[in-house]
Amino acid sequence: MQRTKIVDVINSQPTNEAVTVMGWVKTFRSNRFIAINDGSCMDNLQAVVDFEKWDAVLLKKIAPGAAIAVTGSLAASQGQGQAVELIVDQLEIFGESDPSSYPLQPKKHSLEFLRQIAHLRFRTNTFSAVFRIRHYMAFAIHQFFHERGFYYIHTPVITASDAEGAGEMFQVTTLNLNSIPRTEEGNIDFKKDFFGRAANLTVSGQLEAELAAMAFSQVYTFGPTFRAENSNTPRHLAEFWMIEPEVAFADATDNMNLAESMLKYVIQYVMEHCKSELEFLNQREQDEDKQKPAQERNEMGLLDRLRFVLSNDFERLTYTEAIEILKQSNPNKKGKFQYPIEQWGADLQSEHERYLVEKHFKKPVILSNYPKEIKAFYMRQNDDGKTVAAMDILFPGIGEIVGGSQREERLERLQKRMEELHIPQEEMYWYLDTRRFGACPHAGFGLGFERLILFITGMTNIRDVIPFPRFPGNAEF
RNA sequence: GCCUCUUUAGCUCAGUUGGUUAGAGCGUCGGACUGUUAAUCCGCAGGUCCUUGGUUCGAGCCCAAGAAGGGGCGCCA
Repeated sequence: MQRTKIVDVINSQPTNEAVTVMGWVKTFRSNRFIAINDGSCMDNLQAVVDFEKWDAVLLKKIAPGAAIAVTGSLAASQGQGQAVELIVDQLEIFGESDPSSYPLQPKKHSLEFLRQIAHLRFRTNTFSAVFRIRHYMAFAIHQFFHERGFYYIHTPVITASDAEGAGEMFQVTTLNLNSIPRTEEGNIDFKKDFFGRAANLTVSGQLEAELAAMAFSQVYTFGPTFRAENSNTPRHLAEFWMIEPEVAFADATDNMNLAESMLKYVIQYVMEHCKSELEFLNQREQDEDKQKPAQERNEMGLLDRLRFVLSNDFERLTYTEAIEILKQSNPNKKGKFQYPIEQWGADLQSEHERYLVEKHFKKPVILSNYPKEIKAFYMRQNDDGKTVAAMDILFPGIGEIVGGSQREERLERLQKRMEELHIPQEEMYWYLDTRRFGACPHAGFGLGFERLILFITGMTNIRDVIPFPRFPGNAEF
């Protein structure tokens, strides 16, 4: 079918040549003006029908949500809201949309309501903007790595390794759950299962990415990740997308530099390519803020926040320095923290991270060199014997957006740590082999894609930045 | 998983100390108007007050249990 996309029509000069546009009706005003959107941009095309020349029964079918095609000449608009409009000569209704049962009315809807009709919410301005930005962000990430000579590695979605230690896993099985085969001891007989052993959905592609990095030097993964945690927050999903670069011949500082430049690259890219989407979301947030008490409003608007992050270095400090700041902080002294900071070694709670990012530094913060007790087995042990070369990047309003580390490349140290944490080494022989054959300093991190979308779009619930969110008790659509 | 708030028309919400027939805006439907910008104006319709049980002469309102949704916390990206 031959059609011109609205994004191409809306910015062209009035040619008075015939064009055909296909899309979905947003509104039909005054029985004359059809606002049509085809998802190619924020803007609607205004199509003008002379209602006296058209059958009233046909015009009645131009209702919000209907799919239509209009053909006509492109003219300079007489109205104020748009430069050009299409004067309709031909009109075709592909699919009607009954106004009394179509849930999207030309009015403001709550995000909670739209979440329940996620199959239709793509058609709203807000979600149209969010998911177009999501696309550009994914594209920007690939471009960032490609430009720097990274290779995109597809790590497995199904894994038999349960030693990754990143959280509860979803089991993958073809066994008949109504009659599970048992061993003589009465345990489940996974030998009869599809893979001949217990299998799960991946919680991270990192370990496999490390294997690839030991050949290609620089690799990254970008794929779905699954966590069976019973997490009920606006920042967690059971199925989310994660970007995990892994770099050979790199240390903790290289790791931070890579993460910071990548985040800035993506923000910069979206600001360049999604101007109207960001302007819309910026305005939307401003309107929302007007309804809120002054205390809950954003100190800076969305666009200002993005510009601010681009033009400032992330604050880098060690865990130990952070503990000192928190110890001396007013909320700690006045007992305002639910979990008071008393001594070195405590895990930071989100109230502490929020204080550092939102109150103390007021910008993204990179925390490094955490106590080894609160971090994963594969992180490189520092010379002090107490800390590991971990780093977390914390963003205002969202918290942890990146978690990474320089990896422990020294075989003996790694094995000792695995022993201490009761991680089965036989199963992980392939991971340990990289430390046996040509081990080198290397580092990497995991970036939560949806959390970055939250920051860039100003949305506040992670369920609104993935098309079909998966979370405890919900796998609808 | 823990804490907390919410649930009233299609949507967003109001509903007084427990008292007759539960309201508004927007939307739908009908009509008017016709260069509008979530068009405007007039009118009609639309309710399992989340569910179940209880207290009471009487419950949208009080009590208990449950369900769904939001927010906070934990786990983390």
